[in-house]
Amino acid sequence: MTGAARTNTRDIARAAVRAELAQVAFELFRREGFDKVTLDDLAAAAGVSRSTFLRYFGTKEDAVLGAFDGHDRRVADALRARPAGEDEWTALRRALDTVIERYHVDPAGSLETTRLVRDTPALCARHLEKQYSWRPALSEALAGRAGAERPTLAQSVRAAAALDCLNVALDHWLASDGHQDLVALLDEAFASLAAG
Amino acid sequence: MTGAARTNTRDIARAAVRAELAQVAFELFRREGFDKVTLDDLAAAAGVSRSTFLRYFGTKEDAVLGAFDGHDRRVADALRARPAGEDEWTALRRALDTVIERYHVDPAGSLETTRLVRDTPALCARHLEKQYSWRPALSEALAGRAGAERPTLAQSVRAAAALDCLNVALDHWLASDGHQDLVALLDEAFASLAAG
DNA sequence: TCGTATGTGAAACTGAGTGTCACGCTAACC
DNA sequence: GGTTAGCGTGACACTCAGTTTCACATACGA
Repeated sequence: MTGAARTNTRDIARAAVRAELAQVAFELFRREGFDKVTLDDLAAAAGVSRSTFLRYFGTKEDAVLGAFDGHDRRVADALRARPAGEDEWTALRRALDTVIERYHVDPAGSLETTRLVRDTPALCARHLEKQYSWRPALSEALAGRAGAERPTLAQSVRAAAALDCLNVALDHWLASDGHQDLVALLDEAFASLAAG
Repeated sequence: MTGAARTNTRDIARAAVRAELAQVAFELFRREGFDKVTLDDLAAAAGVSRSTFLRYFGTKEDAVLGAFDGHDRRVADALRARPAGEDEWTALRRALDTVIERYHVDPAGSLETTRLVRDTPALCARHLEKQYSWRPALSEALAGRAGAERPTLAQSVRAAAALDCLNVALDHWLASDGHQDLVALLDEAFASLAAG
């Protein structure tokens, strides 16, 4: 088991370095603007080589958006954990609490990150792309709940719409500088599409 | 008025060249794969310089996605043209007929383009980004219909959801190799979110 | 006929991302 | 204890997208 344990400590160390690099990058991006900062700047600021930086984050955008990795799995798991009788729209709404949690834990940091992403076209696009890749996992989780193999068209639509609700709610939350209640906004968004 | 007329003929010529370049690019992309083809390849194939190619299309992706330019304005206009009493969800559904039209006019070409876009991550991402930028226009058109200045949260959500319906319907249409009826798929998608 | 607009080509430049190789450290093995 | 294998890192060269600049050429208006 020493092998496994060793690997584990290495992974923990890697995660720590990754978090550190992300932190440094975020500060720099906020101060100078995402586009003004080059990979060389990031590497220099973090005290590593460009190569190393790119090994931790495949792209510049991922230094910011890496925080969202795994959200799809978490939400899909939450979805599967919902009671079987619950209608899909409600189950989706509840599953998104998993994501919202992050905004409760660190509202200020989340606000800044969200603002940086929305204000930077490149980041916004990448985030969109990443979120788009969540949809299959969500639709399939819905299908699984229903005991089906493949998601129906309706399930795919609902999964996509749920993510839109999240985005629109976040937009409004951001526009209010975090003053409005994100949960209330998300509830309102979900209510505006009265899906079965 | 000669000045205006001259400008007009120039614009027409430009549009023709643009269409020609797009055609050449599309063939090359389909044959070799989007990522294998460089800007130099495109320029050489089209018989122009790299500079010129990039003057017609700001990016490589736009050589394919430029066809979708202006869709937001067209759909928003269609939305505003719907009867005032019509509920928003129905109006959105009808406004999307503007987009669907293209798929009726040239089903085979549309199928190939759609497939190329879906199969190429870079194109898919760009398309997503472009479509995302349509949302404000759609929400504002909804707001305008309601006599309001700014769109409500519900209107933003509906606009986004409508585009998702389009995307999901297109996905299923593509998966069926164009055999299923796109209009029926879109209707089904809209029906699965029974919004007011 | 003489500018002047505009479209094009050539070329240099920046910056992101990839691939390769060599070095150094640490941990297992003899 | 010395050796070796594996892994993280840095250095470097490379490809390619996209920007910018400049020169030329053509065509149109004064």
